[in-house]
Amino acid sequence: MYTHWSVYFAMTRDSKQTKNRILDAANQLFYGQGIRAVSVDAIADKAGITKRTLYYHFKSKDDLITAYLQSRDQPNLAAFARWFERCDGSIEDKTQAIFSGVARASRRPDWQGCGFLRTAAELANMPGHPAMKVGAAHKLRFEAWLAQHYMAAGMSDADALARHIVLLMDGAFSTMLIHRDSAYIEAAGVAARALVGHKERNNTDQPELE
Amino acid sequence: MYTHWSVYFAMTRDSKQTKNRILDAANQLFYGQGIRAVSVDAIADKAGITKRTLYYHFKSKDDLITAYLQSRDQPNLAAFARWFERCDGSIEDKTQAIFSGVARASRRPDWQGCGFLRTAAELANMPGHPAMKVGAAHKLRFEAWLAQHYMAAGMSDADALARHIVLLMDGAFSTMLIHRDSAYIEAAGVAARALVGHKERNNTDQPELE
DNA sequence: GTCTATAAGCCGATAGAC
DNA sequence: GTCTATCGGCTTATAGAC
Repeated sequence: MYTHWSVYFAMTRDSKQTKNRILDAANQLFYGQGIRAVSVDAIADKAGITKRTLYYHFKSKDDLITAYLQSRDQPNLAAFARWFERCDGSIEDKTQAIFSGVARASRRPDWQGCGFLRTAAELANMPGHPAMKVGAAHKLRFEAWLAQHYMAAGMSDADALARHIVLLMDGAFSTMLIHRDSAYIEAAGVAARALVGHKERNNTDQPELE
Repeated sequence: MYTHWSVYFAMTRDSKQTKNRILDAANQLFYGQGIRAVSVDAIADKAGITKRTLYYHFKSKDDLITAYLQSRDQPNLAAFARWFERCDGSIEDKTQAIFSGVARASRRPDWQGCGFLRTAAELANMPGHPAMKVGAAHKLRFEAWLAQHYMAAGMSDADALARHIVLLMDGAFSTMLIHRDSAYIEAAGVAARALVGHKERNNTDQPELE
């Protein structure tokens, strides 16, 4: 009995560690080079295991791609939330702060844009791919999170505004990738601030001050 | 002499036709499936020639990718200009009309987003790739074309405004690809209209009327 | 759960004939 | 300028031993 438990526990713990090592390797390689440029062999090598073990934990490369995006959902949303909340200012300031946070991150040498958007670009002809659904769900969560904050700030059209901000953010990710100039991300932040301010002015009855 | 000219002319004409057939095939396949998902064999097959002939006309796959994007530069800009000019209305209307044009195009079943952005996503870890430079130049031309029109309309900050519109357009391309819902492109058009109108109101001394 | 070994085929690119 | 044929290497995925 005791040995059974012990062995079982050791096995599941090791299994989890191995699975996480594979996922870590997939993260670095898929994000760094793109999903089609990276082979299953390369991921197994980086994880320090054999391909056979990888296929024990993930039933296919597509399955691994999906798990890779799934693992990025919460960390990415948390980063947005952190930049938003750490800025103490108006709702315009907080919105712009998210863009400044992305701009700062984009200057790191290993930054390669948004993994969700880049994967969607590679899987464009497979709209039903499970990884595509994970990506869409992630972007929807970001949009809903923004809408909730604009709603809480008492703004009308919070849903429409949130969607506009998401469009600017995804534009910032894409445009930065092609120009490699973080000024584009800061410009998107300025545009986002203008859109939020525009709504806010429509809402309150204050005169235009600029 | 006569035969020399005749043979030379026939050869160059055939060569041009072959090269165009290869480029047409590359366009359809690269745009439809992505540059890494498409093999040189597949392009040669679709063009109805052998791989050896393809390599006579293009020195490498990277060369062919670059030529593919180069061939999309003018047609894409022409489509934007057409949508802009065919709309007779205010500068806000004309700006929004570009987004409506893209939204309409996006509903075609073979639409797969912006080839420049998708290629940039696939080549993210090769910023110096010649195709990347072609993509950046294309996006800059679009931005400059917009700025010129906003300038002509007598708007201050025409350059900044043009950049904001490009960011919304690239966001529309990317977001549509992940959600497959053209409402996102129309929403980007609404945001673009708001940004243009905002600048315009700052420019003239008219009161806010909405 | 992890290993070695291999299937079966596709990849970009090239050699040499005509 | 276009062909047939092929190089060496890499691709996803699986068989069977321990």
